[in-house]
Amino acid sequence: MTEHFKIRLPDGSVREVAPGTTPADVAAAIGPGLAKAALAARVNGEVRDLGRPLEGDSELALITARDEADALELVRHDYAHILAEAVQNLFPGTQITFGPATDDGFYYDFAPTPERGPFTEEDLPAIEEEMRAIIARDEPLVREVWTREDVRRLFLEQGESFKAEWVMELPADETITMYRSGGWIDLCRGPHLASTGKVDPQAFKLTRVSGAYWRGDQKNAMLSRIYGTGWLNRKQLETHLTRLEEAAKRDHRRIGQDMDLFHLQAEAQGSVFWHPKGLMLWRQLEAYMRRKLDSAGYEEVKTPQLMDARLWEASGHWGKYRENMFVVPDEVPNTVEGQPVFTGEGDLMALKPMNCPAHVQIFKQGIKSYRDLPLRLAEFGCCHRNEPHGALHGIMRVRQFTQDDAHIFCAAEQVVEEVRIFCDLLDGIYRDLGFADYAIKLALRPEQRFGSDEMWDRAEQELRDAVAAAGRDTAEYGWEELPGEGAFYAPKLEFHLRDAIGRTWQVGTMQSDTVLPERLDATYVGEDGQRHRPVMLHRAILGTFERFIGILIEHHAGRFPLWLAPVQAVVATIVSDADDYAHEVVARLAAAGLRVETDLRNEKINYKVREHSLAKVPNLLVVGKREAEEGTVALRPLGEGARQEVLGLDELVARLTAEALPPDLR
RNA sequence: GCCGCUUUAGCUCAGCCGGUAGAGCACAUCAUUCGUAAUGAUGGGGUCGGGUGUUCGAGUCACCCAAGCGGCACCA
Repeated sequence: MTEHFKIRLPDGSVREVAPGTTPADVAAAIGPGLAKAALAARVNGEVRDLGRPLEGDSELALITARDEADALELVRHDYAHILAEAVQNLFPGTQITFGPATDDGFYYDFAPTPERGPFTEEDLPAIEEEMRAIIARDEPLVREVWTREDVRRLFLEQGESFKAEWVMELPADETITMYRSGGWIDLCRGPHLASTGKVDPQAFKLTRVSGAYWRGDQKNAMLSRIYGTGWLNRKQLETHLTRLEEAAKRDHRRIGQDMDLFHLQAEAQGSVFWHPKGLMLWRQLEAYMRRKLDSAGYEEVKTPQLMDARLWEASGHWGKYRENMFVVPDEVPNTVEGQPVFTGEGDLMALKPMNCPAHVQIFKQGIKSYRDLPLRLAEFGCCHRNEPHGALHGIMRVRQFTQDDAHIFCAAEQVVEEVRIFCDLLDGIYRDLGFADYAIKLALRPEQRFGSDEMWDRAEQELRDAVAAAGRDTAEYGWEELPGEGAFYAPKLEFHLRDAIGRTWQVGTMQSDTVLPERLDATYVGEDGQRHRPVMLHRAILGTFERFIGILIEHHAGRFPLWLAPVQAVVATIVSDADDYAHEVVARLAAAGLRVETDLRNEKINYKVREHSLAKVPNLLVVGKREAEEGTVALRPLGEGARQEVLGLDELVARLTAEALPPDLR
């Protein structure tokens, strides 16, 4: 009697099947509906092809479109495969490399022939068409097990040097699989759907092209990457494309211009010109942060913009970041015939790229006692970094920025408690600012680093302990550890905000550092009368004002909470007879500390409502003949079809001042 | 820094095969005083990102440079 395998299904039932049976066979045995709907199989927890025979007793679950996460991953991987096949059909000689699924689709990296050059967006429609042709042909995707040498030989014959290189580096114990569809073959771990016709030809779109380095290393060749977005059906694709359009409307650069908050220009690339309204937002945010830091026991300082290069050599930044620092000679020119002559010589100074060494200088003034610790020095520190051109992005990634920086100098045994307190402070601030949803990650020691392994062991463990003490090392906070991602002198906690449309932004940080106190020779006198090294905790909550304001703009789509709004209300008249009364209303509100403007223009009220709505003014205060006579105001809050309320002046002032109170003062 | 694309009025954009520039909004002036998302008329405004070249002639073609955008790499 032939040996049968026992297959346990998710409903608990068990089937006996002959060797050679595939998940597709099992699906067909259960019913034609399932056979049709099945995309792949989960066998003992591993996602596999439907057509790959079961190898023994197994737990089997069939994956359908209902298992959305698994299904999307499979479908996107298939789209990438089809993309590669399409490109090679259209552009013979193009080499293939990698093509994974992404969060919203897929990409594939190609090495085009030198004559052809990188792909451009103009190529995309033809490639999409070819992809649809491959889907229409419904070519079976067949898994084959190969030997490493055979794969290498085949790829070398075909001129696929990248794939030939890669296959030799796969782990020795890994089964080497190739997937064949029609006449096309690719080295791929799989799994794939049964055939190219299983994906929806109307549910993907090639979106853009870009360069990408082979294996992510800029020392390697630049490949040509084609991105696509891919979904289970057309409706999902359309929903996604709409979401992208909505996100584009929130773009901080666009809103920044529309709302007259700031601008950027070529003469100061990477530095922001803050307009009055944008700076008002900044001032509110800064005042809020200052109050929070004051009450959390921080002391604010201000340190020099330019410091001698020797200080940066001592700190270690010169060696590692010299090329990203703005360096200026401290030069007194010679005078020749009454004209100054600069030779470019003189002591080198550098614009500070960070505040830490300066704060250490303050710490080092006088002799510090253990009684002075923890010493929390805060600075809204303006720093400059000469970021690569390609890194700049609106006001989110700039060359001049202001951090909400602080350094906590403390004894080693105070670290865990200080970090825990910080976690609570940061939590309250994020909630106040409308970001209740954020994640915490621990970035561990990088390959290139200062300090001993014992120091790193301890510093990493203390950060873990502190987050645990704060009760935030949980799935709710997306807690995870990121090997190799730490700074060169310290491990760091990273705090990632999730915004209104689901994007995440790393803003807050907490780094536990013993390297810099050592290098810059910071000490305090302990209870025992001996000198000790303090630990230096580098921390920021907003990160930088520039980036954080950019995030706020996109999070709120420009409709800021009242306490942050640059203009909190506009008094708009209906007839010019109400002008005097409008001035009276503005005077009352301004006296109460509200930021109010008037609109007395000879325009219809419809026009004014539209204009101030588009300008995202939170409150429109309409006054006509009636209000002027009765001493009232028609309050129209921002919003489509917003209801309006007629209020007396006193009530209006009370209402708006209460609403405009910053969250920490409520 | 690398790959691709883009750069025309304050803003958003049109401008074909090379023949010396156009719209909407905004702005100014005038009329209109009109109760909740655009009142009408008139007018001003551009050495087409910078440079070099090809050409009888360049916004348009070629090359170089710069900035911006989308990625890659980087992010103390």
